[in-house]
Amino acid sequence: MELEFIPIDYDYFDWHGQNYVLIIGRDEKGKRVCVIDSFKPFFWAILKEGLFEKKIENIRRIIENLKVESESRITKVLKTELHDKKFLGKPVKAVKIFITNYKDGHALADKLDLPEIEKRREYDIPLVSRYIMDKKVLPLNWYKVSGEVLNNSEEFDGIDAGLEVDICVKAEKIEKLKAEEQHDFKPRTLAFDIEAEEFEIGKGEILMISLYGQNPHKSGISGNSSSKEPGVYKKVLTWKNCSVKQDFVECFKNEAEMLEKFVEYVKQYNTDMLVGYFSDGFDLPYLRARAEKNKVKLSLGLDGKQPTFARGRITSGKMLGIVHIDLFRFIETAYSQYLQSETLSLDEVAGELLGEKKKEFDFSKLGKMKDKDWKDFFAYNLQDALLTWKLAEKSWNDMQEFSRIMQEPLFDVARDRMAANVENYILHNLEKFNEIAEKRPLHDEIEKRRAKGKYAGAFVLQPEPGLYENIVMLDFTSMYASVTVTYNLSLATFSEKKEKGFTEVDLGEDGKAYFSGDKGFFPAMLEEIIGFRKKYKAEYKKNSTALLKARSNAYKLLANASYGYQGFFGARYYCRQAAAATAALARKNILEVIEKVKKEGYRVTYADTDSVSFLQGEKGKKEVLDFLKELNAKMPGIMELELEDFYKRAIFVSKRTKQAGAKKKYALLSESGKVKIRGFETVRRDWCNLAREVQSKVIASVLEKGNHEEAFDYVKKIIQKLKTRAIAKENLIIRSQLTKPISEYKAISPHVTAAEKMLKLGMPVRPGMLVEYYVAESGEKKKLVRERIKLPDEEGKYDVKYYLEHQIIPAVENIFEVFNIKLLEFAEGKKQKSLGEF
DNA sequence: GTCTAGTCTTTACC
DNA sequence: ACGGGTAAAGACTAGAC
Repeated sequence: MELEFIPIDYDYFDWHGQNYVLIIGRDEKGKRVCVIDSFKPFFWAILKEGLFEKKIENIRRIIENLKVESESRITKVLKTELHDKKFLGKPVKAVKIFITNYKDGHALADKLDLPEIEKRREYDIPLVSRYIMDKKVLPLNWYKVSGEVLNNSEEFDGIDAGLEVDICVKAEKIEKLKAEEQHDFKPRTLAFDIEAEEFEIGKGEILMISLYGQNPHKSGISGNSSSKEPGVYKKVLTWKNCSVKQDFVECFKNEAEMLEKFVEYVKQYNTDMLVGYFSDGFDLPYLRARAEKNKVKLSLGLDGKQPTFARGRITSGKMLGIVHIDLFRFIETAYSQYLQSETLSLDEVAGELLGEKKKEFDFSKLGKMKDKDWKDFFAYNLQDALLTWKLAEKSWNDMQEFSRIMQEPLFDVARDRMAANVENYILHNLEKFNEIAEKRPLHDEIEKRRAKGKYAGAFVLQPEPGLYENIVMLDFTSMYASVTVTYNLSLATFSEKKEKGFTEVDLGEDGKAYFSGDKGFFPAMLEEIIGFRKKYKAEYKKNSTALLKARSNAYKLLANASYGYQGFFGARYYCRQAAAATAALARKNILEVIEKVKKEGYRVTYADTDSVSFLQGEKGKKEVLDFLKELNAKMPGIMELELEDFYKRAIFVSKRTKQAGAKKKYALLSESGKVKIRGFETVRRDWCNLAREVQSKVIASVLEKGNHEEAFDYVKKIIQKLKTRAIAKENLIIRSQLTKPISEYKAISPHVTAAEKMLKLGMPVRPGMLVEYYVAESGEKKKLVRERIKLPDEEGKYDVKYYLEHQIIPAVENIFEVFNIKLLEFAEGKKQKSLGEF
């Protein structure tokens, strides 16, 4: 039997004490395929230097006789091999130890305490990752598989009979198809969303479940495929109200029946990817909890098993063969840095990425719903599934490219953070360097690393407050990554002592560090990543496909995360000195550029980390660009400075408390008339909308007119409006995130008090949510802000004085100060009327 | 009780 | 626990008077 096959989901099982990998995927006709592949797990024993051959043979014999016994199995060493490998760039002799069962790898490694063994490694690599590295059966790539079709065979105890797949093959040979033979692949994606009575998992009943999908091949789907929307699969399952007739609503006798149907429909849709939004933390665990309560088996896996929930910061719901994706988690790591949205709620993210919002529904009437309300509720629920489905469609290329580049299964890559992505990329590419992988740090090691505290980071230049004209902004492309590559900074190339051919880097308080002149595997990989990024960015320019964009972006994110990775305490290749050296050399380079810019006769206005801005002065654009070329000609290694843009005007303000200019707060007016605001309250979500809007209008006016007059008149009008209470309360709501459980706060700030109030009213309160409140007037003398706050729905008058003195004036006074309008003197009433008195 | 320096907290920039 | 450091700013808090 021979077939073409694309791996989507991976798992493994034991048979007769040995491990087999089970891959679920599709063939070229879209049939669901299971491929079973044998796999011999192994780990490494790195030997001490200078051992004689005989001694090594001796050690191998000892290793080969090792075994671990447990209740269910005996795990033995199958065989050993002696290899010349590298560990952290240095040549080593290492014994490759093949074992019968992966699960006992750690226990076996622990038993290996021979004095001749320097280190034991790679016993901590997950089996599926190990399999992918070793056999190169990469996710979401097409393969030709030949082997024996299993038909309820005794082998593997008839595992194929229990799997809901079209065909199950025991692989003999798996060969990757050539690039030109690779097919396109689109998964059958089904989005789901639930509505429940209570917020707490499993506490209330599940009222309804919505499903939305669109058949990528437009055939073979039953269900609600109407002629108006061919291939569309949309349903709302409920048991709460059966009198409302809507074509997509199906009503059941009870919650249990609804849950059973949900499972049936997921199977009926022939789902590859079951997608939710927050579904790791809410929908899926809720479904499981209610299924348990109703004694229904939530048998979503192709093996008929219920989803399992792995422990972790957030539990991840997983089942065999149907990849559960919590889109929120992927969007958080892959998209959030590009999004303007202030929260990553489905409503905001869909609004920004799709231009579509959630439907409105008033949850306060949940207890007293009429038929019309139920109808709205069903539509609301369906819309959530629809938005989730559309977001999944939009993210597919990115998820696919992440999976292909990191060479990790979709399920993992959709949840991994960037540090894990960097690490997976390294692990899957170590073989090219003949490297044995470093181990994952254990708890004690992590504590040690964290105890080291911070090292010096970026340089930020203090600007001179003022309004400037004709500004140039230059920045380094992927600065930290190119510093890492240029200076060869990594764990394997680092030395504490000066060695021949090593470069010295001054880390200031952290002393000195030295880095080898021989290229290390980490900088080498990073250079390759930067190269791929350039290549695919250029290809995208010629041929703008979503796939090329996703590919180029994935490499960009990888490159940008590499610096953070080396400084991250949980990294296998953690190297504080390499990270500190990266920051130090970045500082050195930007300071050198600043000096050169000054020497050329320009006035430098600002610099932060990898960028520098200066006044064009009398010089033309061509002169500036020629100067840039000159700077680049002398730039070390792969470092490159590029023109960010020319700007018409810029404003820098002073800090609130001191005279000095504020860093990380400025605004620019581009030549096309666009205003770019950085750091100001306008871009901070914890200021009320009125203050933000007033400030942004003042900034825009000042930048466009070049003076403060119009802006000043505008602010006077707003203050008047506020004093006469002509401003709606909605514009005065302050939002702040609850970052931890209420009990953990040392300082009780207004937003904590607001959260306490919400809790008392029975509203859902949990870490991560945005708390809303406003500051109200109170008859009594209450000094603290937190004593005066009210929830948005609470009756009350807003405190005009507070909003004037703590929101509006602070937001604009530093801007007017640039024009020598000193609001502080006004406020004291010494010279003129204060803004507050208008 | 009032003032102030320091701490806690959130959110931004790169 | 699931990149990093730098920075501004408000509100609370503790200690001095």
